[in-house]
Amino acid sequence: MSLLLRLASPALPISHRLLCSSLPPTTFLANSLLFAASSPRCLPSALSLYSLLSLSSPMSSPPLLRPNAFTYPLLFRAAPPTVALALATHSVKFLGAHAASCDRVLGPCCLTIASCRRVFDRIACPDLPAWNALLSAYMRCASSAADAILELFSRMISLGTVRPNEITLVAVIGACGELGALGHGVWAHTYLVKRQLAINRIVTTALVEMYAGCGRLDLAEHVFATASDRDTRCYNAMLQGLAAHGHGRAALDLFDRMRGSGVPVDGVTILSVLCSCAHAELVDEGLEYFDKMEIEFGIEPRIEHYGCVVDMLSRAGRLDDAEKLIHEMPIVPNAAIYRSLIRACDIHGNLELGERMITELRQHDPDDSGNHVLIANLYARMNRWEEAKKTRKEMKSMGIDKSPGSSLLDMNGVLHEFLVGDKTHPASKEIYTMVEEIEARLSEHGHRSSTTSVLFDVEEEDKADTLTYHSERLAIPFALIASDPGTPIRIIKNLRVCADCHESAKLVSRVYGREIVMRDRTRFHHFREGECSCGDFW
DNA sequence: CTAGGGTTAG
Repeated sequence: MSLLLRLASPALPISHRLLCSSLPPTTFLANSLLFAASSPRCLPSALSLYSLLSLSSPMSSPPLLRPNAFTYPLLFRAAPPTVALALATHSVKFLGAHAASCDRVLGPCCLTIASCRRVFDRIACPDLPAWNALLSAYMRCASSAADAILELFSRMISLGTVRPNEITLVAVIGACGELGALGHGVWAHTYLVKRQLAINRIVTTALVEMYAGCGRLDLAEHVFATASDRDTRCYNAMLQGLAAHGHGRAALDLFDRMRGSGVPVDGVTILSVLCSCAHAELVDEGLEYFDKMEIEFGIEPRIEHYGCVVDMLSRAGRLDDAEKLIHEMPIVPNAAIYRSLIRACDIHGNLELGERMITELRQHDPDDSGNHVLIANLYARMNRWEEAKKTRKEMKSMGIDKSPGSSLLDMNGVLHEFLVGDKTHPASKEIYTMVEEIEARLSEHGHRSSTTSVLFDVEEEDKADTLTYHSERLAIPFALIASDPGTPIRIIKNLRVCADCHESAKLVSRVYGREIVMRDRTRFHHFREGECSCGDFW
């Protein structure tokens, strides 16, 4: 059939009708038609076919036709650059995370962000929508593309051919939030106000997310409180911000106000509420919302909701309840659920349960580097050194590598990046001198580095050294040297903070009288006067 | 005279 259609290009309207009438139509069939239509003269036909594809999915249920990895290359054959760019951004939207693997299969013709960029670069004088389409495509990119967005934006400004609007700024603000680049974010906010660009609820959401992501929950709340109108996603962003900062009570209050305001509650809302409860140890409240979410809000619990509740129970030490939920839940548990329970088994010292969960996790996700570290740490905790060593060897032989830890430091709008054991910073020498001074002063206050959390990240002989050189142990000294006394230190980490660095940051905040705001992979830590806002519960 | 935009646990 498909071959027939390829031959049928002169009779395109007929085959088009065939697609509409054939039961059931398939994407494969539609792609075959597109192939016929995608010679340059047939762009209108190709586009109408595409709209048929994209309109019938994924909103309609059941989705009949969904563009797939083969749809877009066919369209590109016919499209001029500006149309191709719009289509390319569509392809990123539809194919999402799959785009990267598609590019490998299909060759460098389209689909990934790289192909959007190639299409964009073919446009001689990009107009505003073209810039916006490209920036938005970067924003949706699975792999972090925040610096690319900021770089493109600064090129756009310096070229001066088009003026950014609020849609452009949404992409820029999103990038600032991801990087934790408070300085740039404030600049973008000021730009919006100065140019009198519309601050609608989409912009509001972006600003709330950016400020929360940069550790300025106060500014996020201010933007949220002064916004003229808010929808579900505005509320969700604010709730998520409160959750990440451990403000569980405030999140529950906001949730109550949301219900009072008539703005609809969705699955993401409930997820944020559950996450708030998990981070603030509000277990009873969390369980109550979880139990009634279906009856009271009409939202069926999904895997994320179960994951959040398992995490909440596990952190709180109710390991048996967490295990019970895993066994009773009507959905197949995923690797993340086992991981949060295993991490809790390590913390709460339930090694027997932890080992059982390791068996489950191994079946689910044998390749993930995080799993191996988790497993090795648990074995180390059990003093089962042979198994721990074996796990580490397995990692090596499988070529699995941990992603290197990094810390970003925002100082007066300038970003400084530090990696583990980094020696590339211009002020490296001063930093390492400071590292030693801090160690000395902390040990006067009774701090002694424990090596448990890094045991299996490094070879035995480097253990004590590497501890000192975790990326935040370089960023903090640099901030102490280079920023004004009394100003808060803001750090964005790519991984979770280890117990020892957490302890050390608490002491630095007291000994040096500095507030430290640290965003880690999962949440925020506000260190002040020797205490952390997470209450050592993370 | 449009295009182009926001939330999601571990």
